Order: sequence, then C-alpha cells, then structure tokens
Amino acid sequence: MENTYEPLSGSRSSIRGLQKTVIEGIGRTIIGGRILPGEFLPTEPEIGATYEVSRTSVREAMRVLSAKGLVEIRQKVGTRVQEVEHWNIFDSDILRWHQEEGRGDEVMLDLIEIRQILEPAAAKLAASRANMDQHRSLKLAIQTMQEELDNPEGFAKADLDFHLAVYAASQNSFLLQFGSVVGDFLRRVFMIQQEAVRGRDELELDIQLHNEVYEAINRGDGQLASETMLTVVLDGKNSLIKALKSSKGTTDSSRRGE
Amino acid sequence: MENTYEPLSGSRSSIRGLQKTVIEGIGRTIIGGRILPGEFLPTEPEIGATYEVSRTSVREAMRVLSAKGLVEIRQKVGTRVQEVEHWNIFDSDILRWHQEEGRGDEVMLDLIEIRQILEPAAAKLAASRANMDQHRSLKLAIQTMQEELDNPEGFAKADLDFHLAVYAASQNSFLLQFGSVVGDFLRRVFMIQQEAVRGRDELELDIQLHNEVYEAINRGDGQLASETMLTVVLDGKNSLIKALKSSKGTTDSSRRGE
DNA sequence: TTTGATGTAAAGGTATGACGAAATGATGTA
DNA sequence: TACATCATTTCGTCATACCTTTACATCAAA
Repeated sequence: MENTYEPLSGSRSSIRGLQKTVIEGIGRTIIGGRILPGEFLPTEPEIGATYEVSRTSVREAMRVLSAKGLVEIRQKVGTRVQEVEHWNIFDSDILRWHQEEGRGDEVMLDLIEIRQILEPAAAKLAASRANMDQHRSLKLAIQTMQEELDNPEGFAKADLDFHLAVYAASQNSFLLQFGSVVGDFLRRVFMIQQEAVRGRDELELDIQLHNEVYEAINRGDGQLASETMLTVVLDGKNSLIKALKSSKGTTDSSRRGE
Repeated sequence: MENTYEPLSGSRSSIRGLQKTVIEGIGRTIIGGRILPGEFLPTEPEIGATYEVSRTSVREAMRVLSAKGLVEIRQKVGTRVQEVEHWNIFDSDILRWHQEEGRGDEVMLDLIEIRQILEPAAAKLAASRANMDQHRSLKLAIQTMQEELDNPEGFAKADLDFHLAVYAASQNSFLLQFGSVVGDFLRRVFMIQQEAVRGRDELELDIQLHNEVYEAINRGDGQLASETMLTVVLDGKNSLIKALKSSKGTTDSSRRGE
C-alpha cells in the first residue's frame, strides 16, 4: 500500500518535481536501511525505469544525495551507499527521513544531548553579545508562547523561535547554522514533548523558565543564563523521554494523530 | 572541438569532472562575495557558455550548490544566492572555500569557539562510553604524534586523529559527524597552529596534555577529561591567534588568480 | 479605482539518444 | 608468475527538443 507522504507543513526545500520523488524515495530507502552502506544502488537507467523518469532526472537526484553524503558515485563502478559517518546529519531532509523511517528516536536523544551541550553555551555567549534586535526576538518569542498556550502547534513554533533566537544571538556562525538546520526537526520534537505535559501549569512553568533565561541574557549574566538554559533543555528531555515511552507500542512514532 | 581536459591547477584528488569545475567556480564566487545573497546567478545557458560546458553539467552542478544551501533555484525566476544563514557551514567544501577566498580567519575563530564547547563535553562522554577499539585509536594517535615530532604534516594529522577519535568515542552521531565534516579544515588549522610553536619542548608539552586527556578517559574520569581537553583546545587557540597575527599582511595561504 | 481573470514569455524541468571517459576484470604475452 | 592489453560496463557529457511553472503585464469586471 503506497503511502502518499504529504510534504509536511513546510516544503521550503527547493527540491520539487520528479527529482523530488526520486530523492525522497532513494533517500528514505537508504536511511531506512533497505540498502546498506557498501551496497550498490541500481544503475541509473534502472532507477529511471523504477520511478518512471528519465536518466536526466535520476542523475540530478543522485547529485543531491551525493552532496548529502548518502551515496558515492563512481564511474564504471556504480553508485553505492556511503558509510553512516559520511551521512550529513546536519541536513533537514536527512533528519526528517530518519523520523519518517521510524528511526527518529535515537536521533532525537542524540540531538537532546547536543543541545544540552550547545544551548547553555550559546546562552552564555548571547548574554555578552546579543544586540537590540535579538533581545526583541527573544522577548517576542516568549510573549507568543504565552499567547499560544492553547495551541500546541503555535506554542511549539514560538518555543522553537526562542531557541533559534538564542543561537542567533550567540553570534557564532556554526551555532546559527545548527539552529537553522535542526529547526524543522526540533519543532517536531517540541510537539512530541508537549504530549507528555499534562496541563497549563506545566506549560506556564516552562514559559517562566524561558523567561528567566531571557532576563539573564538581558542583564548580561552569562553564568545564570547558561545554568537556566540547561534546566530548560533537561526539562524538555524529561518530557521527551516520557512521551517516547508512553508511545512505545503505538503504531508509528513518526505520525501523530491530527 | 577541443577536448582539452584541463587538469585544474593543482590537480587535487577530489576534483573530478567538468561539473566540479563549475561547482568550485560558482561556489567560490559566492563564498568570496562576488555575488551577494539575493542576487541572481547568470542563467544556466550563460553559465554553460562561461565555463564551456553543456547545460546538463551546469544543472547538475547547481543541484549540488543548492543542496549545500548556497543557492535557491526557482523556475521562471532563476537561480539566486541564498542568505548566509542558509549556507551549510557544516560542509567540507564550504569550509575550504572560505579559506581559499581569504575568509578563513573568522571561520577558524568561530570553529575554535565551538570546539571549546564541544570537545570537553565529548571527552566527558567518551570517558564513560569509549569502547576498546576507540581506546586503542586514542593511544595510537598520541604515539604517532610522538613519532612525527619533526614532521609538521604528520604531526597535524595525528593530532587530528586524536580529536576525531574523541568525537567518535562520544558515541553521539552529531559529534561524530561534526568531526568528519570539520576534519579537513581542522587539519589545516593545526598546521597553522604549529607555525606559532617554536620548539620541540612546546610540542612535547602538547603531547603530554593530550596524553592526560587520554588517561582521564581511560580511567573513566569524565570531569578531568573535560577539563584537560578544554586546556588543550585553549592552548591551540592561543597558538592559532599568535600565528594569525604574525602572518597578518603576508597574505599567503590563498592564491587569488583569475 | 480596485480587484480578479487571463495571457505570455522567460527560466528552469524533463526527455532522448549518442558518444566520451574511466575503472574493472578478463585475456594475452613475456 | 608477472605484467601489459583490451573489451565491457557504468557513469560523464553533450546537443536538442519540448514541457511546466510562474512573474508580470494586460485587460475585464465590480
């Protein structure tokens, strides 16, 4: 039964059309482990036949997958799946495919681990570097969280905006990029986290914590900003773990009812 | 019809094919700021004419640049350079282009800042997670550093191997990927750092420090591993800054022809 | 005047078919 | 056995034709 995957709310990727079909198809096949590292993909004409597209489109799709580090293309040899360490996990599509292939859990936990490291540090940097605009973005995000208390989607987006603003305020290009890459995925994580949060009280507590981070940054207190941000991330981690556990056994962790 | 396959000055191993010429050309043009974000690239036929390749090759090259987040391709509109925050800085090519375009310094400093955050954390994780093979890799890297004391290139490579081994031992997929992406660039940074190190004594001190990290990891002392690793990174930072200052004005390391 | 439908041209998107280039493995020779 | 040669396979490139999307201008209706 062919699952007609919807492009998720977003589709900001510049990949469209027939190539997209191939990219998504092969990409998910690889992430899903149906072709293992070291193994070969079918030849370009064969892939074309499978997806009913011309070799031109197949080749352009392969270029993209190659740029993402998923495959290695070699003349005469063929196209083979690269070892996992070459997969560019700092890539929105790859993160999404992990989730869609039901392998999102490990990635989410690894991601939380990284956030636990990066975000307190980013908050500390932000405390000494954030400019006027960035202060405003932080405050606005928190206000929006408050306003969207009853709208999970809006709340998750505002939550994300806050964390992205912290990354941006750190003025470090890697941190900024990290936020941008991980953004889509993180928003989904925030949605899952909310499933484990019982009522308004807990959400408002969360907002309160975010606000403390903001105020610490505002006062230039890097140490406090760092510590508070760590608490924020850890709280999220607990919620996430709780949510993942409770959904163990339900059909599919990558698709939540809507 | 001349098929003079111009081997590209330098004839690096990674440079293959005509597309690569276009990718490198346009990529460096963008990183170098000769086409600014929001501005348009020439049309595909025009680029083809410029580089004397067919539209096919141009298109496949554009796909790659698009996957790296450098450009946005839209039908009827054209191909335009993306905003900087979309550039995937976790990409070896982009890092290299930054360096080749003489914009490596800022990136290097941002990179050190990140390493200052990530590597102590990675060392701490490694202390509780590293497996036998990874312990061996760490030890081997240090031994190699010792052996390559008089060979800057070999020393830098061994140094890199050590840090990559720590990332790997952290067992976190993002950290592993980060090491893999940043590896090439980091090796060059290590080469530069050595320029500021005067004698064997300082190098041996560096090895000693690395060894302390190794032993802390070996004993499972995450806290100590973290602290010592921070010292390692900070020492490197100092050397780097010293080297960058002393080479201000000499303007080597990036040749700008064309 | 404002709004909405429509047409058109410009740029990328796709399809073919042919040939080139390179790596592999078989074949042949010293 | 060792090495050189060649045929084969698969990706790499090219040329050309035509399709699809869409920004923008144009015109019609409210």
